[in-house]
Amino acid sequence: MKEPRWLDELEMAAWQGFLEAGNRVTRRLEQQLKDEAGLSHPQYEILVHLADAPGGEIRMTELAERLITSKSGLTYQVGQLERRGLVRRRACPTDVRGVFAVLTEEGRELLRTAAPGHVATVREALIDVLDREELAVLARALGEVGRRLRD
Amino acid sequence: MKEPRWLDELEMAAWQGFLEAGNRVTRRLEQQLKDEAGLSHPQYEILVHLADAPGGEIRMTELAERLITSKSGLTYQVGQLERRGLVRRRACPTDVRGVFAVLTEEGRELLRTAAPGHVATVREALIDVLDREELAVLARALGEVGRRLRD
DNA sequence: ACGTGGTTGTTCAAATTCAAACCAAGCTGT
DNA sequence: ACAGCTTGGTTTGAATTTGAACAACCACGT
Repeated sequence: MKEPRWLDELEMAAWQGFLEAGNRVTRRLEQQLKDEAGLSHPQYEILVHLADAPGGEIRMTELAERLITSKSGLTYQVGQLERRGLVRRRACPTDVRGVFAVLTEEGRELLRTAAPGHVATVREALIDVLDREELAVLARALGEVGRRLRD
Repeated sequence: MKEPRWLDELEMAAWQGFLEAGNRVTRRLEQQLKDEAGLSHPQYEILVHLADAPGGEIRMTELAERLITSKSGLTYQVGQLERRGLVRRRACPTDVRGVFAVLTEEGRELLRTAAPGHVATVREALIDVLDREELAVLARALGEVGRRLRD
């Protein structure tokens, strides 16, 4: 067993910062969304992605990939949102197996009311803590990290 | 309802990068640890923290805080590790209520064998993707983000 | 000593997550 | 047309997570 290259002090600090920041920001967000909009973060993300998509609809598999979640997990969450009338399912015309998740008017409306508080929290927890320079590095570096892990 | 300051392009890129990188890295790590060591990431983290602590033991509540998890979640995971003989519980001499989680020799041994693969994956997924400059910014910036959310 | 309030860790129920099995439908080559 | 492989989405069961409720205990002021 070859001795690996351990992390030096800087690398360790970056790694731990990455882990802790990820955990804490996620936690903070989850709590804020639950309190103010009654949504989990995954649910909020579903609504956001649908709202951004043309027609407010995306195929299930495609949506699962964008959300970086399992297909079964998405089935469950879309079910939850459907129960609350925020999303509905629509059969795909060209592929009998296919299913679109569609944002309803109620869903769009809830998103409108939830968004300001969400953005404020994102700013408070992450964005406004950093200066422009740091934001640029984060965007570039973490963008690259994400991109590489996509395949 | 006051119009919030929405995120501009750079801020949005940083935020999305942060989310996607966090998700993907976590996912990659989870998979690697499960495959090579039969541990979940939370479990691995427990072992690491114990190994770092003097005497290889930490009080449950203290450990939960370091891991940024709920107390009940920790109770469960320590139970799992205990079943496998990687950790044991020890009563606290000065406080009857208190419980130490203690790393066993088997736990230390498993950690030794698991660590190299883990570090390699962390490098591959995150550390080695960035240059020193970026690592420094990440460490400082995300360190600050985490610190602020500690309250 | 005594009450009061805060701590400690566990238990509990409910919600969520994932991977694997599954079914139905599409696609490809013969 | 048909066999064999891939895809799309759901179902299923097991594992995990969380917050709330709980029981036992500590510390402190009176």
